[in-house]
Amino acid sequence: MNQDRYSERCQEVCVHEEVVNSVTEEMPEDEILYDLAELFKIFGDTTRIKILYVLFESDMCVCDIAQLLNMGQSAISHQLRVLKQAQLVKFRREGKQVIYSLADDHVRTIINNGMEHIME
Amino acid sequence: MNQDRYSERCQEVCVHEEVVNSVTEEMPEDEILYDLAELFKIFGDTTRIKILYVLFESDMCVCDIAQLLNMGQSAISHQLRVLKQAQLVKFRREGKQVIYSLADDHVRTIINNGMEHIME
DNA sequence: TCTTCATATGAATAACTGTTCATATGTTCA
DNA sequence: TGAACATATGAACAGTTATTCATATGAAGA
Repeated sequence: MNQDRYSERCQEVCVHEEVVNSVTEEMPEDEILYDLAELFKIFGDTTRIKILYVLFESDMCVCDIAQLLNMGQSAISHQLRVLKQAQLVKFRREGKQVIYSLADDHVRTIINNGMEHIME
Repeated sequence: MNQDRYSERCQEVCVHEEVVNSVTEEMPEDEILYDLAELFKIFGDTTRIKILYVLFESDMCVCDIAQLLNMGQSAISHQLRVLKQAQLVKFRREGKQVIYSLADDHVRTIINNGMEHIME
């Protein structure tokens, strides 16, 4: 990953050194860019997007989500865990059921922005 | 995929039928949700996020991007193709080089929103 | 036209991811 | 406490994806 790839690089004719240097300075930390990709990765799955969309409308138990999406309970539960770990959803227990809901409004914002791009 | 999973569903005690029905009506088309996930999937990779971030700062040729990210030219080229197909970047030819740039400002908006969520 | 260089592309491989199946956990109610 | 039910979890499998290697394409200059 961190090996020097000098041999693969193009000649100095191509490399605009000043530009490369100044852009390098402006780049956020690798770790931040990694986290950012991880976040978007979570939105990058149809099932998870659907779950989030469902939760836009109403808090809901695992079972209802599974029925609504016509998928197995286990699949939904696994994905809810992913969403939970990313702090995109939260949950509360109500008797035997676990009710999930959106963690905050960033989720809405992010999804709506994506929607705009698609709809243009 | 579309098989009936009735047997896996929970009892009527759990299924809040009115809620499920009303949410179902509000859901966007499957195809739209699919496209949305596809869009986010593209942002869900560190290399592509880095490329986009680089292009925030300056239009740049493939070779410069590769050097900046310390990666092989081929890897960058492959990812640029993905970004191009998603209409997130565009390109122009300048002599032997191909200069890439951001396609529009939605890219910035989407990434910035993601950044906000991470930074909170 | 021939060479050089920047980029693109196809195939192969390794790593990752989502769903399913089987089963465990934890709550409610009799 | 035991039965019934909603949810969680681990392992396995199938499908997907990013990178690399080798090579092709296409532009520029001699």
